[in-house]
Amino acid sequence: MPETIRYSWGSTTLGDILVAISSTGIVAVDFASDHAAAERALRARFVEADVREAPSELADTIAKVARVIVSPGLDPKLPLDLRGTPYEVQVWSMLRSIPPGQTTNYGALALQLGTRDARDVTAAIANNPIAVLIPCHRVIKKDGRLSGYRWGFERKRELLRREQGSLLSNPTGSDRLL
DNA sequence: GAATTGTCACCAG
DNA sequence: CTGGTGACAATTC
Repeated sequence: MPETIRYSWGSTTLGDILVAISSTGIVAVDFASDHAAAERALRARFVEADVREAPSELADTIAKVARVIVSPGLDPKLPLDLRGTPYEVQVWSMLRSIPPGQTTNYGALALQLGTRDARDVTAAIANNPIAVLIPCHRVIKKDGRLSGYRWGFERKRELLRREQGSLLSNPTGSDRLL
């Protein structure tokens, strides 16, 4: 019996988001301007599953996700259904423990994981299917500059600006982000 | 600044 | 199993 994946759309100041859940929790949060393409990607990821749109059931979840994006910092404690290699799951869990407004770098995460290669971390983060709730935007390069971002530089910069701005942490006054 | 290499989980063949 | 690949980092021109 195929499992059921339900999804729906919401809009934020950073663009439209697609949220998809399984019976366990959230499996995907995606920024996308092209709804049709995003839905195709979702179905491609869960070919075995019954993927259907369910706006009313997801309204509450989407509202919470949108709130995290608009006012970063609060942890909505939404249930996540992490799907990936054990390594990826480990990385994602670590990301979720990063406090808002704080940034870390790939090397430090790698060290905690016991590997020495920062690229393992980047690979895992790049595979992160759940935008914002897994704060991959809080991971930047070791020299303090932004690294790439799956959902676009602009969004990453904006997310960081909101978090750091709301925490009033601008020690040097220099704009090190970019 | 740019080029070079370390290093390792993952994926395609 | 083998070879290629990285949202990186440290070193070396």
